[in-house]
Amino acid sequence: MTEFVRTGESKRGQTRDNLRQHNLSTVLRMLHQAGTVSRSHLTSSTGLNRSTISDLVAELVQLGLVTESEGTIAGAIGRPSLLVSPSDDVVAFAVNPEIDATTVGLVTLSGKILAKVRYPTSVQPAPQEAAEIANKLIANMRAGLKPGTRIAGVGAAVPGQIRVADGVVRLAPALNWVEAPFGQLLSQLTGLDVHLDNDASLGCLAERSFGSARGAVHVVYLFAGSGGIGGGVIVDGKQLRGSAGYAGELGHIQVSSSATKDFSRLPGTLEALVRRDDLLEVFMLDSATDEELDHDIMASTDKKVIKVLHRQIDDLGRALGALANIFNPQVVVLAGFLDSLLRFDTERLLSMLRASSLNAAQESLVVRSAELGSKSLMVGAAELAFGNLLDHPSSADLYKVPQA
Amino acid sequence: MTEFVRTGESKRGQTRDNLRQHNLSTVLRMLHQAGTVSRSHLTSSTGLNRSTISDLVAELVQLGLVTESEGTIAGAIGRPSLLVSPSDDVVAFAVNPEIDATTVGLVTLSGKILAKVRYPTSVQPAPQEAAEIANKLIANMRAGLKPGTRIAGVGAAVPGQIRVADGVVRLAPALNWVEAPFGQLLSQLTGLDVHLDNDASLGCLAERSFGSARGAVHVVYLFAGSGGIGGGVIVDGKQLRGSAGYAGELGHIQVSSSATKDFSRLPGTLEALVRRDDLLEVFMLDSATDEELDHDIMASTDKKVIKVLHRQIDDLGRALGALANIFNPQVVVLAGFLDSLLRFDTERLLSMLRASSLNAAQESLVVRSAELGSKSLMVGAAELAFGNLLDHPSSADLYKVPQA
DNA sequence: TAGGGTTTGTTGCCTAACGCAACAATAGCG
DNA sequence: CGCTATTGTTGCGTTAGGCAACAAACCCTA
Repeated sequence: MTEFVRTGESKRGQTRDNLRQHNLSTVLRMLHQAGTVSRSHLTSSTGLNRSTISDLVAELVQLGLVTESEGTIAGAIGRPSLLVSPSDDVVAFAVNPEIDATTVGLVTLSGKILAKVRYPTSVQPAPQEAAEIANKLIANMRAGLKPGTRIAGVGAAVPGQIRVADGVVRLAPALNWVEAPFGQLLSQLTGLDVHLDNDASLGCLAERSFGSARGAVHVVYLFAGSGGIGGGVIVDGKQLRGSAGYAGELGHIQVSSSATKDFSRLPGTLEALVRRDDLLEVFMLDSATDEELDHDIMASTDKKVIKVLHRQIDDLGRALGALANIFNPQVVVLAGFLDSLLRFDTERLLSMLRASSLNAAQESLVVRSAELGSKSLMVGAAELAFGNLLDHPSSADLYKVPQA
Repeated sequence: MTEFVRTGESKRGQTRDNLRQHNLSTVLRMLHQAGTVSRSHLTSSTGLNRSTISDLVAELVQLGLVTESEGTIAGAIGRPSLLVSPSDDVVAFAVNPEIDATTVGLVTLSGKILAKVRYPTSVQPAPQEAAEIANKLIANMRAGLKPGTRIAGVGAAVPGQIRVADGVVRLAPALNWVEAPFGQLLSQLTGLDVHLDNDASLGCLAERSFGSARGAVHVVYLFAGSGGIGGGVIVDGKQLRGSAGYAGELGHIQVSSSATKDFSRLPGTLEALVRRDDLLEVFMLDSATDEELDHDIMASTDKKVIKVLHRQIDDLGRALGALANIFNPQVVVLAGFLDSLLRFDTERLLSMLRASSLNAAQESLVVRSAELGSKSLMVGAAELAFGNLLDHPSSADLYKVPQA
């Protein structure tokens, strides 16, 4: 009988160092997600002592991760509390290789996107090409950073299955990548720490930190684009990754017993039934941006079109019902054109969800549109890059931009 | 826009008390799961200092939760290390109400079942009746406990959907219970802390701590009995419960596009396709114990029987494939007659699993038979009852059996 | 404009918990 | 029987969080 080895840290004991790191991390995460927070709010929400918060913030200031200011909140009684903000001099790069372009973004610790450049390619870029494009765009942005700026690393959102441990793209159909060591390539070119994850998982992270699932602890996220349907899940506040990082493939769940066409090798899956291409077809379009498609959907009156929309809504509702049974989430977030389906006929979607899930599991369940739109992947990828810093504020070593 | 409130402790800061509790908990959990462990092994596996372990163990001894002994491990060089064992004077009661009986067990902190009594009922017991039966059986066992024994509480494994926060059985079709405050009833009768959870979830916990998923961090568990199919999931070492505790309803996932009969209101679900009753039917049996059914399955040669078995195996394989995509677990554990299906044609099940999941997700996936059999629910329910003690060893107050 | 009430920041001290190092204890081995 | 290796014990040091007293800075009211 094989024994299972725990993943991650096998040493389970906590030392005082861990305690300090945990508290620094807690404070930094709050600032990261909320932007600016008063010191008094930090004390009350952490439950720690005033003097301890003072000490923790001082250390974070010392580390150059946060700044303190004396901004006043009007109308408050008593001595005004100092405001603490994440430093805008701490940044990360976000990378998103796609079928027709590679995009790079520059994101601050507070989640602000300072720059975003999309580099179109005529064909699917090979891993090496995409890494070189990304490196070039990153280099350009790095040249513009002021000396002293610290770089946490690079996060990449890739449409495919990622082995997160070493940043290998196992399979990315949209890019036609197989077993591509994209993380290693990009790390060698940039000299920075590089982390990879599935695009939808990162979209989920972004919505949790800054979007419509802000602060939620149990989240199911579904994103649909031209490449199919991707999913992300947050369980107990943490990303569901599974044993190697492949968890969250929600596009392949079985939905319907009445399989229409067999696009994937698995008939009746969500991805095979709720397809962007099918909608483009009924609208007689060759291609469309998400905005155009959304506009067409919301303005639909043609009966044939509505019939297709209804079928997709029903299938989506069934999938959401199944996911509610499995995860019992607080909130389901829909992104891409799934959001258009939700807004086209919310009641229909919800009633199908209700019909296909257990009563208890749907009780305080909220279904929401994604808020972040096109910012989602940049923010999510940066979230990944900031992960180590947020977990270990005092021991993470960041790259510092030297004097010119 | 509503803000989501974190469940559980809202204070996220860690104090030194938490640190101590965490370390006590870590040590106690190791002992709980492994039985007897040497102090030197504790130091190496926790990463803590010898003197710290000494201190922690001393506190646990002081609390009466563990004992130290000088048993020698032969052949070891150097000074022999002291052995630490969980105390057998710390116990919990396990309760399992079923359609035709209510069972109560007495379980020690080390997972040993000291007693188990099954009380048959002619009809489904009402919640009040079941609570009274359980209380009576518990009272009998309590009378036999030697003075000084400490009782951690009562854990109940219920076949249905449970709101874990207050121990209300929302819906238990097999028992015909709806919105039954079983936890409250049992707590009032026994005067002990009572915790409830879904039976399959607890079976999963048991297999993780003491069975074929021992030590695993990502587990999917499926159990099938006469009442249908139940599921349990462990994510990152912790039970998947979702926002209210209803997560893990895996019996309702969609499996087949060729729905045969519509038993539940949702055609094509795992529960509707992989049915114990269908097997009894082909064996022309009215009822059978799990052992009898298993024997019949393994001895099957009739073509018609094998056809049914194959169909059920295929459907089960598809379900496992879907679950592998969603959770990317290290191990899948099958219990009840699902285990018989696995052993009847392992290769068929595995190849169907492979065909219906992504390559990456199935890579180091192991499918195993459950080990604990009928002990599973008793141990799992006790696990639930010990939960608070294991999490907070020094602040949990246990009931102490008084002098006669 | 002054003073009371309220909240927050600061500072010095206390305490709890873990690490460390030296020493003692106990096994196997030649 | 002595050597080596490992472990338990003990006293001390360090560190991080709590506490309490005081100062600072705001609001409000007279």
